[in-house]
Amino acid sequence: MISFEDFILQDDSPIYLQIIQYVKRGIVSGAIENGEEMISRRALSALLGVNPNTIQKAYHMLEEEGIIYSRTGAKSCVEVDEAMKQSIRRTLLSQDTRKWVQSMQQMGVSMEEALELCREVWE
Amino acid sequence: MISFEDFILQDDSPIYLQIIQYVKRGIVSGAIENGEEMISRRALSALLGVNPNTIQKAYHMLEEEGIIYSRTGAKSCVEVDEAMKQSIRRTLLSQDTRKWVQSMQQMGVSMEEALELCREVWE
DNA sequence: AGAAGTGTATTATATGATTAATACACTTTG
DNA sequence: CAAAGTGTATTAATCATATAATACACTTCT
Repeated sequence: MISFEDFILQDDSPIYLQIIQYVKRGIVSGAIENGEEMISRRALSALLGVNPNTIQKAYHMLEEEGIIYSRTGAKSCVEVDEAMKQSIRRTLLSQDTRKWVQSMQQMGVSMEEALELCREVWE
Repeated sequence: MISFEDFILQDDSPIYLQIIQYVKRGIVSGAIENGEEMISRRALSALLGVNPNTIQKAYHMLEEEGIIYSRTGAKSCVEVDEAMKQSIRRTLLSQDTRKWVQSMQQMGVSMEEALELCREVWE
């Protein structure tokens, strides 16, 4: 079951988006596998100290995207084939990297300097 | 005068934060220099198609951070010494890079792969 | 079968971001 | 000097986010 153990609320972006992002990144890394059970909405709500409706919003959107599957009364399950997984991976890697590169370029940082920064922070 | 020529509204983050970010990055890159005049709140409002109050919020926060200086009736001016410039630079470089690296690590991307991605996107 | 857990839905409230419409005091410009 | 431009302030309305309190139908487990 997906435990959200290493999930951290920190961003200033909406909580429901952070939850969606966490699941997607987990799928890309392989930490979250097809068929796996999601932690229940109420349990995650209690774990994160967040309103159940906020969790529901995140889960609902994940279902709309075809990433999880829900039926009344039972726990929701992850449902991603290899194509979906690769699609998410391509999208996230591209989006995040473009954003960072754009930031660096706008600050006049050279590519070499950016690469060095990356190595320093990687740890 | 700071013209906001290459400013683009795209993020889903608050507009006033995007404006602050634009100015800070401009200062770091050297595109925006000490003493330079800001475009007026009303003019920028018209240029971006955004409410004057939103611009005022951004400018007001920039003033609170000690980055610009305003007096009633006259245009606001950039007021940053070398120490402030370096401080902003350190903060932004570190924040942005940490965020990106964390994203890559959560997706299980290796450092070499991340560096290669950076090179590809850099163009 | 019965209890506990789970997905789903509804209504209400609060806060932040944004827009809208003015108003006033001050500076710059013609 | 007068007009235009500029910073600042106020009040009201809308929308997204998040919280709160319930309620109901279904599944799982004992």
